[in-house]
Amino acid sequence: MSLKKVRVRFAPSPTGPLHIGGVRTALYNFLFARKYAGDLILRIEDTDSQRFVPGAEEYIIDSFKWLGIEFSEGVHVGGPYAPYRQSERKEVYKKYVDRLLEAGLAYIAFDTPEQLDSRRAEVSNFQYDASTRMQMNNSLVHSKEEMQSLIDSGMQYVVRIKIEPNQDIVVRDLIRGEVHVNSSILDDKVLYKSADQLPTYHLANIVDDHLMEISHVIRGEEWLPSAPLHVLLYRYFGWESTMPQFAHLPLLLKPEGNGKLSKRDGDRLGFPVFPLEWRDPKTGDVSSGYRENGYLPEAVVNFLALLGWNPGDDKEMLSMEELIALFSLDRCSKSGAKFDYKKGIWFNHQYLQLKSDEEIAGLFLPVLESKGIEADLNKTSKIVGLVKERIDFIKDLWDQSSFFFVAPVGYDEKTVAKRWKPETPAQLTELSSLLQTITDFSAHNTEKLVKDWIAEKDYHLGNIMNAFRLALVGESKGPHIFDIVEVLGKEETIERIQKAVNTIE
RNA sequence: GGCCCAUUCGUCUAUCGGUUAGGACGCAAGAUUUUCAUUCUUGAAAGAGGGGUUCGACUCCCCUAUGGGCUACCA
Repeated sequence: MSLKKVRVRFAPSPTGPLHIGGVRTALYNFLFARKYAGDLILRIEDTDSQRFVPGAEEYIIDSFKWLGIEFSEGVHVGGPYAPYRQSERKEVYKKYVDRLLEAGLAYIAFDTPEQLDSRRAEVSNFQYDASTRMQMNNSLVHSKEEMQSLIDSGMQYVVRIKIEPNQDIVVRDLIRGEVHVNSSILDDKVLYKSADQLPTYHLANIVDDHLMEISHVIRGEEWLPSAPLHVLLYRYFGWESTMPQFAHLPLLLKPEGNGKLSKRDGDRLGFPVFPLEWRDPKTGDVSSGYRENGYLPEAVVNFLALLGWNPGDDKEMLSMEELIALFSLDRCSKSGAKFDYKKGIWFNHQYLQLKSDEEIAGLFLPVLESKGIEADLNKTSKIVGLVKERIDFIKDLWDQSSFFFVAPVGYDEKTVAKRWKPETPAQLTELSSLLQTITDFSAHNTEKLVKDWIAEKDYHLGNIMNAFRLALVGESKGPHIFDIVEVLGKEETIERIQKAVNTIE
């Protein structure tokens, strides 16, 4: 490995919300940068003016903030290589395109998209390359004078790279080894578009990576097929000796079925594919996000990190710090990973258990408030402590603990049928009188009192306890019953018993 | 169609020529729990197929199959 300082970048296109696959790519870049005390740059590749979506850039920045992925340079933090937005670097690219043109490594082409389309329609497998370019409308077939008059007449044109056929191009990839490609299968890619007077990805990417002194290009596998073109561009510019090293990451696939993970999979199976909720400015469609669905950022990071990489041992719960220390490109897998969103839920459960009762209660309070319930932190923390191990998300808390805050309005029929015996009302009335006699409602105390009473009377333990639970909770669920009694307190407990006796037939 | 990449339990993966092929998610069973969960224990579950190379192949090579990606004046 070269001694060059590690400088990596994440370079999204602001065409919508950031896909979870992109998040993982950014995460790996971040881990790699931190591991080698290098820099991570956020560069916005907005060279497609057609697909630009307002708000997407802010969304991307907010997402990384939430996830704890920090950038040392970028659109939002500045840096010595600014600007970091490609639309603001037009002159830079123009200069380098001209350089290629002057060297005869690129040429001007007048063929319109329509003409190219019809050409593709009539010739199967048509490719704009060495075998066809002399039949097309470009600077290679026109004289200098013809070119001048064509350009003077205002004719639109693109700049295409001129690729020499039948050459072996080698891409050295840190994850995949050497990939050989014959240049004849490459086409003379457009480097500079006529439509918006902007470079294409390929040109802008190479120029910026070079200028920003990027040491490693860590990106998705979808770029592997164009990597040979990129290698060629470095060569054409004479930058081969400082060319970054490539690492193409495997893709994230649908949980079931075939293909790349998409937003629709999330909608269908009920999991988000975006870090944050996103509202499409045009259609108004809302896509759900991990944050709004109650996922903890550290759980998302841990989950994503293990999708395509592993530390080599059985450890799975890994903090960001541990991930940084352990990360390495050569432990990345080569094959695509189906998106195992159930494991993501498991991670969230694990990270939730790590939080204190107070912290979880703090997150739960707003939920309670939205239900019109005012609860103090102390009581809520105590309740959280009783039920937290059974939840995966904060939102599950209500389902597990609503009876602490609201007395049951109905009673589960199945449990009534099973546990409400003819003698139950009398027994529960007796129980309520018994509870009336004490003031210490600690779980320990009430449990001893009630159990002694049951033993003394030789009542059926199961029936009494389950009827008691039914009275307090309304159904057959919840934590240890005397813990519930403690939280509810004397007055509420007795009230609920009497209500059940009066209500259930 | 062409080109490139990949292929170990249902899923994420460990193994870097010699292992009873390990772990986790999910699933099932049992235990605990007077409830529902949790938790714990156990179980089922894998080297795509065919050729080589080798004393020996999940591991290296080739072919086939399958999956994925790319094939735009999108990134």
